[in-house]
Amino acid sequence: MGRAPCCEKMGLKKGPWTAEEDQLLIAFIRQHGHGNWRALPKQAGLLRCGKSCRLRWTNYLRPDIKRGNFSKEEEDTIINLHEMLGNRWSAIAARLPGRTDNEIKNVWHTHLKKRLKNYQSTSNTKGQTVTEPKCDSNASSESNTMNSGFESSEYASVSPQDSSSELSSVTDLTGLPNNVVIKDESMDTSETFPQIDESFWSEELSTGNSTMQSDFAGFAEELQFQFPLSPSISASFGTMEHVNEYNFNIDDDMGFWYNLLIKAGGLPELSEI
DNA sequence: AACCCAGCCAACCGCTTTGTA
DNA sequence: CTACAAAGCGGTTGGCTGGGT
Repeated sequence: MGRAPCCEKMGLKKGPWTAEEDQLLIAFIRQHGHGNWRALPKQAGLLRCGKSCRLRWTNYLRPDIKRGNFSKEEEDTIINLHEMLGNRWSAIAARLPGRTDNEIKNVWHTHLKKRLKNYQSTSNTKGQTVTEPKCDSNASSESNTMNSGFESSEYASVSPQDSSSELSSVTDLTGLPNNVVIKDESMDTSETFPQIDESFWSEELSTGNSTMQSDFAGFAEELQFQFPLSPSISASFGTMEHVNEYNFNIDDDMGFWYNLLIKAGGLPELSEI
């Protein structure tokens, strides 16, 4: 399988983009879209490779990109999502409208990792047991395999073991309510599902923004899990189905919500199935 | 004023995944 | 099913900038 030849072609420009190049790219995409990145530079009159154009567009020129500093809320969201998803920057970026994976990655390495470290060292001095989250380059999806047998799929990187055992140390930071019980890895597989703590839902979801709620509704709809939800909360989402069957062919978003549910103690962990 | 250094971030590199003939 | 091209993605690099000496 040959790799796509890229910028090694003679005569193609590298390095920082000029304003003129930006204008050419913007004008071309506005007029023709970007169906084929490879053909685009030639058609647009740019001496760049398609890859470079795509990167410039997606990371900088796209009209829906939000520039400027990250808000506290955005930073907290990144920390939470990173706890669940690891270094899957595109998956994290998908939940932060207007932010790019590159930008989030940079912010993580330059600010948030440090902030988390500071927080943890503070916690340590208070006698709490704190573990470094998988936040450095070693935390690739390959290394995020679960340690209890569910190792072969996409789930590895969003697994509860990835995060939940460590999450307890950053509970305050992630904003999860203190009464959310992080489940132990060695939970009995025959155990019935614990009752969800209502305060978890009311704080995490019911009072969350509409996107969060609709995401959750979609999750519930697709996953079709058996879920001992209280009638009041069930009504607030409307799409809950109490089906005695799990469907684990679920994507990243599902993984996100799945982890949220695990944190609430509402689902057995994947390894238990 | 000149130099050094650390932090930041845009851009690149190369591997993986996806689409298609 | 296979081979290849194209796109996507995450890790890394290197230039710029601002603060400190």
